[in-house]
Amino acid sequence: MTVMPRHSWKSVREVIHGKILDATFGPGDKLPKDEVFAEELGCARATVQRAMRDLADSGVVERRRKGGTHVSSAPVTRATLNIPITRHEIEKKGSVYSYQLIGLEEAETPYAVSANFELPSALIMLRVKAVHMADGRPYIYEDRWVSTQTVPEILNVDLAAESANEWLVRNKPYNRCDLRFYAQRAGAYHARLFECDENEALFVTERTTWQNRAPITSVKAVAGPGYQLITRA
Amino acid sequence: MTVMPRHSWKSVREVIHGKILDATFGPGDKLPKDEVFAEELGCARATVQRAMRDLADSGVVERRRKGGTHVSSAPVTRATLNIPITRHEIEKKGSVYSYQLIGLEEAETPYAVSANFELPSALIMLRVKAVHMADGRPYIYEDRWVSTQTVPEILNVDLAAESANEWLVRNKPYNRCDLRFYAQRAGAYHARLFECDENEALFVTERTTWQNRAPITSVKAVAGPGYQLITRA
DNA sequence: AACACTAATAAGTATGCACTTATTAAGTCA
DNA sequence: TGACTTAATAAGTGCATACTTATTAGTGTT
Repeated sequence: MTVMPRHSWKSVREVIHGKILDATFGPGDKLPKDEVFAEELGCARATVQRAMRDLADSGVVERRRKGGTHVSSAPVTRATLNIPITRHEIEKKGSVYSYQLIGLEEAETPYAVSANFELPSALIMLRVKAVHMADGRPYIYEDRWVSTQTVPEILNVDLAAESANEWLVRNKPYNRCDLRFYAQRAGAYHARLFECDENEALFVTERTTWQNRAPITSVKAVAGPGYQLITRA
Repeated sequence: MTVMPRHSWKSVREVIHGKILDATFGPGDKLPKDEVFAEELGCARATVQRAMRDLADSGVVERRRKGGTHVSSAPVTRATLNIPITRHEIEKKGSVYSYQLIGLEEAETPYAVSANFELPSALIMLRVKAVHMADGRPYIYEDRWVSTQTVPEILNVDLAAESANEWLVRNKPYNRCDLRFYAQRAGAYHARLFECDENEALFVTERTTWQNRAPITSVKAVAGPGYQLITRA
């Protein structure tokens, strides 16, 4: 079958992906080299390269120099998570966002936080506890540690008016970000905050960021009952 | 300051990213056009384009034709999740993997499953319940629905010997995948399975896949106590 | 002032070419 | 036989160039 003169790396990608979806090439199989596809489809090798890179990025194929291109034999589900600023998340749902500062102190980082930062020992950092609310009801509780060494300016910010999250986003871009998700029993404190049962299961996100090697912030964000994290790939 | 004759799109990316990290350009600012960077750094425009695309992909900048390139004003945390096959996840930890089929039946999809598939009405599908075990202890419980319309071959597979997960991965590649994460109270059933308290909070992953428009499978995977999903970006 | 048309613009794409790099396979020597 | 060197290979990169496309800004018309 002669393939119609398709151009554009996207259509090339679809042609190749199609041959994988219809089992022309199965998991582990070696694909023809880029040059061959280029000739077959009547396009430049660079165009095939572009398409192949995209397939490799999404985990459909694996490429190795000299080794060639293979259909992934153990395809991992690869999804891109987009975690917006909490205010935007709430406003996008059509709810009114508000923010309440709960606690502010300088203290020594507990072991778990130092571990998140990969620090060998504890440091004095700024601890900020706050609640993000949707339509006046608690939506996410956050317990944040900010490095006053890396971000000394944070001490001059009025964190009752603006969330540390938003200030940092605007003023301290990060380089590296670790994420951790898990489930946690509500317990007495969160039960009272979210007005739920103590045994309710809550969704927790921990996010730790650096600029180069310097720790910026580590947040534990506890979402209210029913929270779901969703991706559409 | 004259930038040393750097080439390679990666170094170009680092130079530009550096100017964002050191606040030469702040959130919302417009960056010079690719051509300017190309001249300034002594490389081709295509190289700048490559670097810029990478920065755009990771959410650092936003690009629009004619509009130019801007530093993201509301940078979302963008992370890539890699969800491996459960067996690989367990073996990578150095544990011994085993698998136990618990239930197998054809039944009508409940509302939640039809909704995951975005189907207007219920369908008869194959329901497979199973446990993945690490060192003989339950690790993940999965409740899976497989479309016998899209994947009729599944009916001839010995699902006691091989997990539906692995068979599907090898035999039915997917096009689209929706993911959903949340926390759930263990309840009596899971408590007995995982030998934990009924009120333990468990981490749940729901994954639904299609090939083109045709539904393939929808799984609800309940992880044992202490499970964490981690990304390092 | 509101609307549509047009021109300018900057990113995006496609291509040919030359060169680089990682990796594997073959060949050579101890 | 095994360890080392060398050559072949296929993906990856960089560049010059030409062309396409989405979008904005300006122009003019009603």
